[in-house]
Amino acid sequence: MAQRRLRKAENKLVGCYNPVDKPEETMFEDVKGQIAQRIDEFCLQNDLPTGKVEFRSIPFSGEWGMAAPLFPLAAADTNKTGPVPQHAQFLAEKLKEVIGLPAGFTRAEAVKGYLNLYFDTALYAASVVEQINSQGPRFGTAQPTDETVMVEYSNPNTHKPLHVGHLRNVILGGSVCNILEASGKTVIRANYIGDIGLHVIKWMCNYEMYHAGEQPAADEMRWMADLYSEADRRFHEQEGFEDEVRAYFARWDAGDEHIHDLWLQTRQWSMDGFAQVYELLGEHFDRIYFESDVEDSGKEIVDRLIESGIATDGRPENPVIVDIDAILGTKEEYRVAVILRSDGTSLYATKELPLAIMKFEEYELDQSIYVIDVRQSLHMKQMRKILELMGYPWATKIHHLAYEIVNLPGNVIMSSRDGTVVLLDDLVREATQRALDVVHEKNPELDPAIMLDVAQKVALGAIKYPMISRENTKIVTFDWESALDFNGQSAPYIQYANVRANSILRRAGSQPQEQGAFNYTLEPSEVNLIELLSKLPDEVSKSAKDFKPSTLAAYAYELAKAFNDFYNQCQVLKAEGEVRTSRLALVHAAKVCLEKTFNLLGIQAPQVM
RNA sequence: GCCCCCGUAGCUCAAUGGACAGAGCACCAGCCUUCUAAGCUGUUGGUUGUGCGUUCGAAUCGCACCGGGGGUACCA
Repeated sequence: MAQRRLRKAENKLVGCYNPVDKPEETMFEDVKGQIAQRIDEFCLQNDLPTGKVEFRSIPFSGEWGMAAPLFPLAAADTNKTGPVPQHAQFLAEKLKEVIGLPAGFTRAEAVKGYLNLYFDTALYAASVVEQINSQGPRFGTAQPTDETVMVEYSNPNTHKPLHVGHLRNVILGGSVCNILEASGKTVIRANYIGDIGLHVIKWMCNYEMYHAGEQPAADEMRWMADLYSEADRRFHEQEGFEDEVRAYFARWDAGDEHIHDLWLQTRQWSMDGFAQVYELLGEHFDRIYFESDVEDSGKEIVDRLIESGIATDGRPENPVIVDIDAILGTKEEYRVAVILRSDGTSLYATKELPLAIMKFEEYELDQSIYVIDVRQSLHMKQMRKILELMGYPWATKIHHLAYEIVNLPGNVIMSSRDGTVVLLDDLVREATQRALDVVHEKNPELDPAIMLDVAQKVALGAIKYPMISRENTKIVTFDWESALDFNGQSAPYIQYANVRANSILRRAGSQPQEQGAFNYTLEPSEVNLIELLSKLPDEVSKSAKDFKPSTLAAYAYELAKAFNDFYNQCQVLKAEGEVRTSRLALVHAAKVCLEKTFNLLGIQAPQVM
């Protein structure tokens, strides 16, 4: 029995150990096992339950180590005499004696109910840096698993512009994909394009009536956007235009060949515009689904749902619905899902069903993630439940990754209808110009082509960072001033740290061949930096677990801050001997980690600024 | 009415139930004969919306309330 309990406790400590991921655990794994064993022995001898002691890291103190809070053990001790905190302290002191000082540790202390064991600084530092430098860009990437996930994101409507309000979805989705990949999963990036509906008909009707034969300008997106808002304005303001659109819709429904051809042509113009944006943002997709592809199969599914009694057909007066609450006996939880209009035309929900099925038929998915606006939460919940009611066992693998919208100051929501949108193009152009001015001022001798490249990377990073550095469920308020502020907690700050690291390495000549031994008294800023570097794999898995790039974005900033601090405190090139070697290796490791986080966040790192 | 999200420094936001709640912006004062000052250092700033509860320990978990936003049968 004691043996079994012992093994269980050991597993708790070292069970999740992964040699590629975690340098600190690689080094101290054996020792940790030994310590755990001694703690368990102590517990058994003193009639205390095992498995109550877990290790965490000690809050920054300039030294590394692991800490064991002894409160849970103290609380569980039936023989305790005083209050828990005092008893925890008592136990910590006892354990300190029992454990002694294992190899690789330099100091042990019992303080405030915690048992703290400090690592040998040089050994720890050298190990972290060596592992990062030997693994390079692979550092922070977990071992491949056999899990496959699909992430559906972006989902733009054709014939409409992609604007800043749509940006968060793309940036968030793309970054989540990168992070999931780094956590060992196979990721399929899917994009579901809204290529049919009233907005398309409106656009085409307006085009035929007022712009027949015109070709898009080089800037397809803007051209399409301008025509869209024109069509929308006519629809609401111009006498008779709505009737024209209705008539046009009827012709489309009847299968008018000319309209169909025009639709294919104009849809392509939109797709070309999207492609430009995706290229600019560094996004790509593995699978494109068109809404038009699932319209017919959606209606078939509705028929099946009616036949099987899940759906109620209220036509012609009422729509086809699934009263989920009535079926499940729940009350106002799932409400009523409308899956087909009373006139038999399809809704968003109609097409959502076959799309979900298609995904799982095409791929063996362990998870199907939808990056969609939080306002569609109920809708997503309904879809999932309907698929479950239809008997699809994979329905539970659907996950709605909800995010909050981007609005304008004063809680104004961007709308392509009343011109409150900020076009992506305008934002990028403005930001690039702003960045270019700064580069010009800071680094005037740079080659103009490089200057422009740098400005673009800085501008895009600055735009993307606010979108991923906030928690998914928090509203991002867009305003020009903060979007174009390149100082402080922003992507350019992080990029700048990386440029500084690069600058040191460049001046040092070749890449550091030797790994430092860190056999000198480290500055606090060095210790802090190394500490953060070692945390990267943990941050990646944390961020992947919750689908939260914001975790990693915060980490990137911390890292840059730590590097800037180090940069100011510690000479590298002018240092000598062991110090120089070690610091050079550290700078290289820092650059590896900074670039890795950039990579995962979808931000590009210029080599000069 | 019911459901979901948010509420932390003047503003924008952080903080696997763990040691003293931290950054940025703004304000003020310093630091470029030293690897890029898009940087660094220092000062100021808090009843974590309110009240109960769970816990050795709560910004974090539970319940109630207050305030803001969103959703709630033929938009997406």
